[in-house]
Amino acid sequence: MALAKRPLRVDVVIFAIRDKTLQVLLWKRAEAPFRGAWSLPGGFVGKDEPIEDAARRVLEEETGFTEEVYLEQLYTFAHPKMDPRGELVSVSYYAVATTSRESPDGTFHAARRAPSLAFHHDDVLRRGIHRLRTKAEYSTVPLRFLDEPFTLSDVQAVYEVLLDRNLDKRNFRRKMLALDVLEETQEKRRTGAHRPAQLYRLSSRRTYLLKERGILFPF
Amino acid sequence: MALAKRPLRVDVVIFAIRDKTLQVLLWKRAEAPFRGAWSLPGGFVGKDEPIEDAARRVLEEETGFTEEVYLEQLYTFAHPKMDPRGELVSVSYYAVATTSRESPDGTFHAARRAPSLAFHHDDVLRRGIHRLRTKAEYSTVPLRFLDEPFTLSDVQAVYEVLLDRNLDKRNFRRKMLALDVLEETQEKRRTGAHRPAQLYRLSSRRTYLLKERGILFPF
DNA sequence: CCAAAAGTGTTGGCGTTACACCCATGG
DNA sequence: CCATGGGTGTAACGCCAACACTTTTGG
Repeated sequence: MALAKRPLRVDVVIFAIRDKTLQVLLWKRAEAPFRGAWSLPGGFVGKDEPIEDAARRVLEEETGFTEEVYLEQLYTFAHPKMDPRGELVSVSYYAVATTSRESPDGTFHAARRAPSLAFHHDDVLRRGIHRLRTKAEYSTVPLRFLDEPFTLSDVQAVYEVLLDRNLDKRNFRRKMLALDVLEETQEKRRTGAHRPAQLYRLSSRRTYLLKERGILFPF
Repeated sequence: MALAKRPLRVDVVIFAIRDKTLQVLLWKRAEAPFRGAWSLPGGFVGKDEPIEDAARRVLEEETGFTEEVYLEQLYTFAHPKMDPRGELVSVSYYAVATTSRESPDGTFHAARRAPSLAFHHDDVLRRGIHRLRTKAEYSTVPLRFLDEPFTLSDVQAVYEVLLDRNLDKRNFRRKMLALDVLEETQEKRRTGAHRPAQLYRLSSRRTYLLKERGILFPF
C-alpha cells in the first residue's frame, strides 16, 4: 500500500467560565471552506514541531501567555472526508483558561448553546465538554479556571457550573480543604457590605498536579 | 509555514489475560530500524482509510475476526524524533482480546515484565496499562476479556488480575449482578469434582455499552 | 441597624465491608 | 466419603449528605 502522507493539525477547545456559564472560544472563519461559519481555533503543525508545542502555540495566540494553562489531549480525528481541503489528521486538545483571559480574534460562546461548527468540530466540542464535566467529578482540574487569588465561594461556583447543580457549602468546603491543594494567602477580599472572604492560591504546582485524581463528588 | 505532511500510523496494545496474568501481544521486528527488538503491532493507515478501520485491520491480522473486540483510542504521539524513518504521526489504540485468541505472528508477554520496546512504544504500553487498570475500577470493559459463556468466578478472576488484589466473593457477585449486564444461560459448566457453575453471557450489547461507566469498586 | 455573603459542627441513614458455612459433583 | 470450587445472608461500621445559625462588614 502506498504511503499516504497527510498534513497534521491541532484544534483546541478553549474553555472559560464567565457569567456563571461554561464558555468556549470560537473563531469566525474568514476564508473558504466554511467561510463565515464558526470553528474551533487551530492550526497546522510545522515541520519539526512537537505537537503539544503547536497546541500551546494556538493557545498562546488566542489568550496570551500559557505556561500556566491546563492543556490536555482529547482525541484524534482522521476521517478521509472530514475536511474538503483533503485528507488530514486533526488532534484535538482542550484547555482551561481563567476568566481574565481575553482573546484578540475569537469570541466566547456559551458551550451549551454553541452554534454548529465547521468541519468535525461539533464532535470535538462534544467530547471536550464531556471530558471536562467528567473531570469535575473526580479531579481538581476545575481549579484552573480561577485567577489567583480566589475564594472558596469562587471555587464552589466553578464546580456548580460544571456539575450543573448546587452543592452544599459546608460539605464542599470541608472536602475541598481536605484535598490539601489550596493555600491561604495573607489577604482577604472585601467586596460590598458583608464579611470579607479568605483568599486562597493553589499550593505548589507539584502537589497540585499529584492530586489531579481522586476526589469523589457529589459533595 | 510550509505544510508539512506526515505518514499516519496506528499502533495497538492488544491485551489478553492468560495464566492469571495481564498479557500484551508483541511483535519481534524483522527489519530495521530496531531489527530484533520487540514492538507493538501496528501499521500505516492507507489513503482513504478511516483510522479506526486501520486499527481494526491490525487487530484482525493479529487475532482473527474482531467485530466483538473492544477497541478504544488511547493517545496520539507525534514527536519529530520519535521514529528514525522520519516524522510521522502515531495514533495508539488498546484492545481487549479474549483468552482464546491466538496470534499468527505475535507473542503474548506479561504486561508487567514486558521487554523494553522499539520507538515510543514503551510510552504507549504504559498508557495502555494505566487506562485499562483505571477502567477496571469503574467500568465493565474487563468483561470483554472473557469468552462466552463464562462463570462469575471467571469474571472475578479477571477483575482481580486487573486490580491486583483479591476481592470478596459474595460482595463481588452481588455488585456484578446488580449491574444487570449479565444474563444467565441455560447451561452450567461441569469441570472436575465439585458443584457445577452457572454460566453467563453478556446481555444485549446495547444495554451493555450503556453501562460502561458507573461502577464503584472496590468490591 | 439592616442586608448580604462568609464561615462553621453534628447527626442519621445508607452503602460498603467483613465474615463462615452449606451445596453439588467426580472420583 | 472426601476434596474441590460454587453458591449464599447478615450485621457492624464508617462515610456522606442533610441541615441552620452566627459573623463580619458597608452603607
